[in-house]
Amino acid sequence: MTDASKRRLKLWVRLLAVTRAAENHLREHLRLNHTTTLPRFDVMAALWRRRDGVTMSELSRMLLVSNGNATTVVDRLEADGLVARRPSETDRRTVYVALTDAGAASFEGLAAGHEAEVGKHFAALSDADLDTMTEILKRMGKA
Amino acid sequence: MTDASKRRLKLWVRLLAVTRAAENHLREHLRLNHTTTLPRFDVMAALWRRRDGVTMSELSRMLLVSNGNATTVVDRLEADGLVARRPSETDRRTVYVALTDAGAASFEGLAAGHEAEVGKHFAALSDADLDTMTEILKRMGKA
DNA sequence: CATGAAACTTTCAAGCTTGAAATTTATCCT
DNA sequence: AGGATAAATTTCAAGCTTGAAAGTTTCATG
Repeated sequence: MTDASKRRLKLWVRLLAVTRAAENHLREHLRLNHTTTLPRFDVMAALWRRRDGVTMSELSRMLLVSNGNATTVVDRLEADGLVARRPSETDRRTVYVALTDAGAASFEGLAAGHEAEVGKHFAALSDADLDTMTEILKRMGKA
Repeated sequence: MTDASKRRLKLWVRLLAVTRAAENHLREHLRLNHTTTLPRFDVMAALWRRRDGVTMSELSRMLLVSNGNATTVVDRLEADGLVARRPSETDRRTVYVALTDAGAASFEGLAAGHEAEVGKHFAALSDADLDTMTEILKRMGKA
């Protein structure tokens, strides 16, 4: 294997470690302070960005998870009254899902704390680091 | 919330997206070409780096997963003859786990392809990007 | 040395996740 | 129009993951 390939592998291992550590940190915060989980938060955050609702397929593409996964997380959130499904009027295959008022209120109660925890976890990064990372991640994202 | 906090949040969202995309890519490769999974690969990779074996606790710390998780993945790998547990001789609480010969052979068959897929996924990164990212991730890792 | 605190692993229930199969509906093409 | 093809969602089994609890063993310290 080439040296370049080995360096990419090392970078990947490090990237995974940083991401896992941050996820563990954020999961802990949600559990202790809000009695909820990361997957539930992720779904609610996606629906917060698209307040009019998204189809189940859009949702799973946004989160990069399988359709089946989106179904079950939405099932549980729906049972708790935080999101609601609504059938499309033009295409009877598709289903829209959106935050309920209760769901929006609940997310508002979560968002600031979550943002603060992210800030805390990545406090070591300077403004310049943020720019650099963002630029590089954009390029990675196209892969 | 401050602007700096918002920028960190955006960076985190992007970091998560890149990591998830790469994981999906690598999972797909392992599934189609090797009939195995990412968690199994991760455990085997950790044991490959520490050929003499590690304790269950060390393993879960290396992978940033819970003890219970390490136990069940190791259970399955052990059932397949790829890893073996060995009780410590000096501390009867601790258990060492290591790759078997079959496990080492199996990992050797996986490693090159995995490295190649990582290289492929992150092909857009220049050498300079690799240096920069690595340096920044190091700083992130300390959080 | 006794005994309480800490460390190591496993077990368990609940939730998460995937990938494949099944169902239903829409679209495309002669 | 009719029939294949494709798209959207759900269901299901299997595996993954967490966090708490339980069972051992070791350590500290009184």
